[in-house]
Amino acid sequence: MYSLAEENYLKAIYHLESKNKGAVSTNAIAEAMDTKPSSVTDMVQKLAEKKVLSYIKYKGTSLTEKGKKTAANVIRKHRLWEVFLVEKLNFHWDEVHDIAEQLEHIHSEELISRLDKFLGFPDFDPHGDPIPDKHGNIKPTEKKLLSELHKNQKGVCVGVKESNSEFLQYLDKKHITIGTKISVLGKEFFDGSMVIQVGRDQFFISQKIAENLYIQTN
Amino acid sequence: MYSLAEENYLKAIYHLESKNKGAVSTNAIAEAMDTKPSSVTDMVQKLAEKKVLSYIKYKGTSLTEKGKKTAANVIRKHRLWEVFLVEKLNFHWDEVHDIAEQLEHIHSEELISRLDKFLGFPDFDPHGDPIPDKHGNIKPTEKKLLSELHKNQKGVCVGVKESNSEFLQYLDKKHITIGTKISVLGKEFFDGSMVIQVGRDQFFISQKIAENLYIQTN
DNA sequence: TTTTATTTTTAGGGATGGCTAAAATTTGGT
DNA sequence: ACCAAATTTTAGCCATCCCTAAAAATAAAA
Repeated sequence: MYSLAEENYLKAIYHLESKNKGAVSTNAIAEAMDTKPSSVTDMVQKLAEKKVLSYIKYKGTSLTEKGKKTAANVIRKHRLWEVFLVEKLNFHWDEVHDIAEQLEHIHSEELISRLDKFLGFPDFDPHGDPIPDKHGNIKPTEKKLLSELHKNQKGVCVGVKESNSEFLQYLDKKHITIGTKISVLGKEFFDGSMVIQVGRDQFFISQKIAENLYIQTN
Repeated sequence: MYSLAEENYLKAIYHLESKNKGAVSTNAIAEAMDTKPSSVTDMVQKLAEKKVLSYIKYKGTSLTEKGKKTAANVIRKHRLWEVFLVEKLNFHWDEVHDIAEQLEHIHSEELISRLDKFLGFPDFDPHGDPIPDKHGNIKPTEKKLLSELHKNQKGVCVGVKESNSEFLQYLDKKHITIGTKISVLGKEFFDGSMVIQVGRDQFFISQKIAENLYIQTN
């Protein structure tokens, strides 16, 4: 059983490691956790003793398999609770983070298992981030067409399939460019149309548009 | 904002005070919290400074209005979460206490307000205990007929209305006597019949039985 | 390569919330 | 009223998790 502080460190290190690939620096952890580097050193040494990460003085840390699994489990809980807050309690997707930040530390395997079922075993949280399974595995994601995304999935625009000027002008008008983050808020099975979120704006797009945008879902 | 430890102390003192009426002793708190009297003294002095309880050395403590309201709010959260766990996640009513003990400390007024609505503004938790409203008030309860209880309400048998021997023999067979705790698990509006819990047993009773048992719901 | 800047660790300490042991106070029996 | 027993408080200490200040190691620049 890990303390609240330990879980938060593991989570932060997990995120940093998956973003930058490679050992994570003490300063990077301190910044992410909004704390001081000296505090990080203390905690990292403690966590190394618990075998959830490997730590070499002055060289940074990286999670062990045990640490990754523990961190992924906290993230799983966070994202499942976010789905609950949005889908069941009708919170807006940008209001739920602080509450989920608390709920993610509730200790009960059974609770999460039942919550998962209650929510219909969702694959993505309301921000479009993937929900790890109970073993800490995240479905691998790669470049795909926007039209292939599910509801609640999100990604970054990495290209277009056909690039005629009308299409590019349309993208321009909607402020979609390479690097733009797009979330699928809703999807109509009947015609493949979607409601998407781009920055602060939410709007409807047809299947034709969705089939011509490449998205990196990672 | 109160810490986890502070909230637990307030809750324990609230329960002790409502059971025994009058100032609560240090030892009683220590026993309820499974801690040492010296630790209780420390915390009680801290809470007295925060004006949530009044404390006189060697004489015990009692909650101020502020303290009562804070404690009732924690209890409200605990009981609402219990309803969620039983009604939505299909936990059994005797499995939910430890999880609710954690969930009760999540800080978000908005969350509880929405949870309350999501659950249909329940008046009682799955153990039959009343759920305080957002101002910390609990509906006053008194002696009533078992037939007047709602689903999930509970109470202690304090008497019978008609006492013919067949009825008393029936009660005996079902192990119902003065002081027996009875919970209403289900109620049929059509004929007023109920499913009740008595100790470890759950069984069906007719409206006629329910109309002849006095229950103290407090 | 040597100096300077940055990063990281160590040392020492503070707040919270718990503990044991000993002292103080109250309660109860005679 | 007095002594013994029980209760309660105080004093001093421990673990967790954070901090500042100073020292050590590494990285960058001249």
